[in-house]
Amino acid sequence: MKSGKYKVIAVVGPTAVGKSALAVELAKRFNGEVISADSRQVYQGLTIGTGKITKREMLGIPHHLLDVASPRGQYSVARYVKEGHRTISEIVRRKKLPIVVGGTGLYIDALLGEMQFPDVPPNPALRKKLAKKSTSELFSLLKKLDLKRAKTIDRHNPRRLVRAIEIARTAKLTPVPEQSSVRGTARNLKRKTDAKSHLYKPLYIGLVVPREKLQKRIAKRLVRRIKGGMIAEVRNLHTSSMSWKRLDSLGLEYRYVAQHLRGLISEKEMVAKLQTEIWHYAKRQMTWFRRNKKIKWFTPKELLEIRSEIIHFLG
RNA sequence: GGCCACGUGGCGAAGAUAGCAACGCGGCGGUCUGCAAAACCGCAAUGCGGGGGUGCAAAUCCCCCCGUGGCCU
Repeated sequence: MKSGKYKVIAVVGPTAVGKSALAVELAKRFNGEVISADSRQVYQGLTIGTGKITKREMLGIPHHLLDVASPRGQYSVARYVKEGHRTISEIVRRKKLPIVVGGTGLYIDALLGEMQFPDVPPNPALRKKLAKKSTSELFSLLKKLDLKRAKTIDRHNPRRLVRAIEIARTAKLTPVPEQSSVRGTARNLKRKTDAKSHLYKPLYIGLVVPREKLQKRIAKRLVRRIKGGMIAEVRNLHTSSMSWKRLDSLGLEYRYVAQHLRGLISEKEMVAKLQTEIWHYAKRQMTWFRRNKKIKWFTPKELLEIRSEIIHFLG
């Protein structure tokens, strides 16, 4: 098959809705393999805190892109896309159905061609230097380098500013022909996106449950994780040379359990904080997914509807 | 019973010398060009315990009442 519009199922939705279980279910039914799309589950050793699916729960279905990186290094969307493409083509070669499942909307969109990034790798030295600057300093620096980008960027967000400067600087250093210019205007990006999106033909299945219910699920899951040894997991990570700073940057359970271990908050405060933070996270996820109009939404109970949607999709 | 302190949006908490009621949390919405469980932005808020008084003007000053906390007999 030359151009190959590989059919791919994507299961999306907020944390704790039951995506993993559904994915396994669908994989069994449709002869599929699962590709995780989770920016934290890619790391080895982040297991209980990330709610990584267990061997048992996999029910024999192969799962990919879990535990593929050391938590001491920094993973990235770019790397995810690369590994994701490779994984999908392997699955297709095995005549199986690729099922992408996860809550990291950015990873999913990037992998399935909804968005595309300029080919500028991170520059740690530059980032370290820029980290010392204030937000407004970063913004005026960007204005000098790339006025166009400066006009659309969120000028308060240091992380974005640093990356934009990184891109603009590289573009300056290695001038490229206008067409393939890396300082992507919205138009440039759009064009690339269109080209990429022909790689796959995705069917987006979105999972939702009512607010209250999701909050309850989050609370219950949190208790389960604590009983399951989450605190010890974080303690061990720190003892085996993961800095508090690094744990903090991983967010949620790793951030707040670490704060508890450092004695900054009590266990009670930790649980309360996590509950609201995880809820906030779930809301952010929904905000992200809402933008993708291709997603067809279901509740976890509507398994039959989901199946027939897929049957129809697979033709 | 007496004395003192306090009573500001759902919660916490600023508001010397009276002049459009900060801020934090929570709530809701949103952004997204290689850290995305991250980083960032916006919105709303039946709110100055109640009643009088003095001021052009009172959350801010005076009086009374109610409530809460503390101390005293």
